Amino acid sequence: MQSSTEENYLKAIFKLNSENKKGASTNSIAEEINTKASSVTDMIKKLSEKGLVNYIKYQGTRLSKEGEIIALKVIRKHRLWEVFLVDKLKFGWDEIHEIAEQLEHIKSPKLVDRLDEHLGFPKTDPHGDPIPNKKGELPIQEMVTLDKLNTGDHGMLIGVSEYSKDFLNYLDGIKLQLGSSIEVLDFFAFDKSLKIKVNNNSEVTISHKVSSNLNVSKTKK
Amino acid sequence: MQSSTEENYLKAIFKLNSENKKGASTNSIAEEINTKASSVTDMIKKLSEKGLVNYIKYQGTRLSKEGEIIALKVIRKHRLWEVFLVDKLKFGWDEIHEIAEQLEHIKSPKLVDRLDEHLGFPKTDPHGDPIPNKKGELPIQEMVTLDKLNTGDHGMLIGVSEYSKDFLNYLDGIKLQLGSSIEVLDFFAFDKSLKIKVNNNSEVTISHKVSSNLNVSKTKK
DNA sequence: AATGGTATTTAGATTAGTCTAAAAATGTTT
DNA sequence: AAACATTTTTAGACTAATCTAAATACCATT
Repeated sequence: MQSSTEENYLKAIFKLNSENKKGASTNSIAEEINTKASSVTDMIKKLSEKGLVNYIKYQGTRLSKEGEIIALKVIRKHRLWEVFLVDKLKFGWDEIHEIAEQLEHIKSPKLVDRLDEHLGFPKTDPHGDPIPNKKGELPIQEMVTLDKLNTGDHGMLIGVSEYSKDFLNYLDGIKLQLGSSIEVLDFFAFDKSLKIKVNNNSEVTISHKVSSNLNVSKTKK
Repeated sequence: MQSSTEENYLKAIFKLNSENKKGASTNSIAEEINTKASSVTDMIKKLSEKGLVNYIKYQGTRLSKEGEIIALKVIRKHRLWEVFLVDKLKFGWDEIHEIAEQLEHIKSPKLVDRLDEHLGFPKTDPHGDPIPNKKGELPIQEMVTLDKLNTGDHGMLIGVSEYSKDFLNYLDGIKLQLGSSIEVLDFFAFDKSLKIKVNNNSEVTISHKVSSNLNVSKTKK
């Protein structure tokens, strides 16, 4: 049985792993969890001995299968409690995070499942994030490369297939980050370039080379 | 802000104080909380410095006004969550204690009050224990001295007004303890003595001197 | 008033998690 | 490839809460 602290580390590593595909760096974990890098090193060693993460000195951390299951269970609890707070107790979606941070560590498998049932087996939390199922499986997001979208389509950036520094710097330059919203404004057939609007804000034209390396999920608007 | 551990100590001391009227002994607290006397001494010192208990070496511990308010707030949360688990999540009354032990430490005043509202402002928990109100006030138990009951009445011993060793030894001898059930079987007018049944078990006759020093709450059966 | 027994406290060690400061490894730039 | 900067790890110390074992205080009895 793991402590709340350990659970928080697993959750943070899960988040960084899914954003990054690379192992989570010690510093990034420290920042995520609001602690110091030295504390992270200690805890990672402990989690590694328990088999919950794969860790090699100086090379970052990835969750093991077992660690991922635990992380997803905590996330499941967090999101179910958020639904409870909003649906049943009429909290605003902006007030619930801190409380759910506490509730997510309550230990009782039966409680989680009863809560799930009581809430009518919700699929997403009040922020629209998907709720992992009983077994700790997260419904896979529909993911396509940006060049597959049509003019007028909307999407959200959820990943990239190319990790060169040049490419990532370029994305940075046009304000494209994971989670950014994208609207396809125009398609130019002669070179397959796209004109897009980023974060309902700036307009840029990107080449096919770029659009084919951006993974997005389609969104409604 | 106090830790969960501190809250557990306050809760235990509250319980012992109300059972006993005397200061809670170090050993009794240790037993209540499943720890060692030496740990209790340490924690009591800390709580004493914080002004949450009144403590004099070798003389036991009583909650201060402030400590009592905190204890009652924790008890309020515990009992409200118990109602939630039984009423909303359909748990049996025997499964809820451990889970409520965890939930009672969640920090969020707003959450407690919303929960109270959601549950329809219940007066008692699933075990029949009264729920303290918002301000941390426990509805006072109806308390009468045993000699005020009539033949056929039932009650539970909740306190004594006389603390001599002789008296307490006597009560012990007839198996009367705090919490014992009492049924009044007969009243003898000539000396005001009572024949009672203790714990649905043994029958004894007690003098008016005794019955007038026993505080009971009336019960249904 | 001395004795023995129980309750309580003290002293010192332990564990989980954290921190600061220094050392070591890695990466980047010229 | 050397020098510098950054990241990561190590070393050692701190806090909260706990424990064991020893010392002390209290209480009841003779």
